[in-house]
Amino acid sequence: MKSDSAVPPIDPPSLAERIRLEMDSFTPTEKRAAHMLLSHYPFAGLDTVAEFASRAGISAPSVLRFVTRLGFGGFPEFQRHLREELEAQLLSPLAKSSPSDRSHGAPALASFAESVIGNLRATVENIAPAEFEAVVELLSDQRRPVHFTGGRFTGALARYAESHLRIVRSHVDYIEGQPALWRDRMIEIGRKDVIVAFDIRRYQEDVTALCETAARQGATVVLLTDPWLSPIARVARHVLPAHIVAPSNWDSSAGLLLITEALVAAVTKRLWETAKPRMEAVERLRNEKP
Amino acid sequence: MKSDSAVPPIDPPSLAERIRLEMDSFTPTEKRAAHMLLSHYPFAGLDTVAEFASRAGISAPSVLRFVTRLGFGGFPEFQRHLREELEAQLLSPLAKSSPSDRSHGAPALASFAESVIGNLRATVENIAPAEFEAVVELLSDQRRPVHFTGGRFTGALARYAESHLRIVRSHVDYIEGQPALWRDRMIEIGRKDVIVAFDIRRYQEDVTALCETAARQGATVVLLTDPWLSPIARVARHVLPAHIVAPSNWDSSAGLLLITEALVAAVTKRLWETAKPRMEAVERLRNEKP
DNA sequence: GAAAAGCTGTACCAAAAATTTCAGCCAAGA
DNA sequence: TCTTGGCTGAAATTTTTGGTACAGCTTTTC
Repeated sequence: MKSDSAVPPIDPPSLAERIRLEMDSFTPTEKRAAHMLLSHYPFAGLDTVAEFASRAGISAPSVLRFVTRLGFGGFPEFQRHLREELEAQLLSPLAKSSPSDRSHGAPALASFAESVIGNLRATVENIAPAEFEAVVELLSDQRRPVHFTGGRFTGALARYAESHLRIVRSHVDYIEGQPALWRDRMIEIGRKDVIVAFDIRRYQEDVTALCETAARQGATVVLLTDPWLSPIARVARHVLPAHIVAPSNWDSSAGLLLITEALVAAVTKRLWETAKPRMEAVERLRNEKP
Repeated sequence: MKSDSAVPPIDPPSLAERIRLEMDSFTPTEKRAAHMLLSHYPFAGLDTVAEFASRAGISAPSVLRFVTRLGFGGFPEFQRHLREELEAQLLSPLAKSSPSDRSHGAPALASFAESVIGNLRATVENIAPAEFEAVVELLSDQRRPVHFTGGRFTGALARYAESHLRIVRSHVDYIEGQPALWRDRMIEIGRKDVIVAFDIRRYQEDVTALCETAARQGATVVLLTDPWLSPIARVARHVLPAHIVAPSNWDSSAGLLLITEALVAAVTKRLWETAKPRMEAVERLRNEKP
């Protein structure tokens, strides 16, 4: 769950713009500073005061007076502003696109979808191939029991993963997050076991406790989380982070689902020799029921 | 004009790329630093060491060791590299997100993701805005109890929807698909009730039966399904189809999740006046627990 | 199961950065 | 020409930051 209501919708006037407007009211050295900054905006401002001063051919104090004049409390504050402006500008192509550009499709749905797609792309970018492969390898080892778990929202994803993987291979189950429900199961968890935990912000203490306990007993922990990393990361062997920010009061789990499905697909492929007969057998059993 | 041989063809091996490749050779805390940096690349690295360390949840010395390990002489040198890389990238808009750049990330993951993204786009295209809006309207009516249900795989999505919506409003629950579990609950289902069913191919008879029974008693049925439409569509008031084909032995539910999250977001927004205090109350209750 | 190797954080120190002080300088006005 | 007001930069000062040594702990190895 994220914080409350609206986000600032208006584009704040860029600092560069303001500088151009106030240019004539500057003193000569201030103008040199301003031109220097504008000519390599905003990178010229990201160095140190001394560097900035020397490039502009003026003294450090003059640079300080310049940024003070612009209304900043000091040079670090000025730099922070530049960074934030730059970051916002760089990320905007995703966020800004299509508030109302597609005429069909529900507008709310369409813009939400664009945002989610951005998350998926970012998620893929930030996952190390080796990490992903290692997890596939781990889940493909049929001698190692696999246990899925998750928090109040992400628990559903853990269930989703479990419901697929349990058909592909054996020794797959789902563990409820509440300590009362897993405490006694822990005696069975050991070095061979693999815990796959889903946990995103508003990290849940009980899930963390479960993983810590399991890790202490030698289990291998795999964590699917957000970019800020659940505390479980401390005990996790492998971490797969997904971007989750969406134009909603809630976080989006689409990235986690993507990773989950990709993992399941990869494991299924790797275990195909044994998975195929298994899946056929499951199908047969289901049809026998009536 | 000649061919493109004159253009600098070499992709400067971005630092991010190097980090992804070496990821598995990192120590646990180094991995946290790496993930932190990659998730907000490169802005996360432009702050001070202390800031970086605290955001990554590690100590300052670990950050220093991390950048040393990457081959930099010190933190300032590391920052300078980031700035230069950023500047270079920003000055050549074409270099941004080139196709060759996309190819890294886990290959299996990347191609899977592209496929899923295609599904999401197609899903949005094929949903009638009016239908989506009507469902939002329906779920926002607090006088109407809402029941979620789904099949063996999609049940997890129904649970996911339920876990969110139950915080936004009251009278929300989840019904298990097995007839034995819902038969007796059916006497309570009537004209005011709303059933939201998730069902994709290999359509499940029990879920269909549940919806038919509910519909017969006057309930309004909303169906999230695949483009081939579950038989439930015959009794459903509203149908929201999602594309599900993925390069896997399994279908992808990402489109269904997208619709689900968009619905939850829209309903939360519409009910914000009453949802906000509710969400705060839930949060308070959770924190009281210890 | 004990010893060794390696990893991580606390506490501390050194370095460098930002900021302030102050004296000189230049231009405008008497 | 002298004075005044405000810029400007060298140097001193203060604050912040990056870097290091060391001790505790975990993991690995024999």
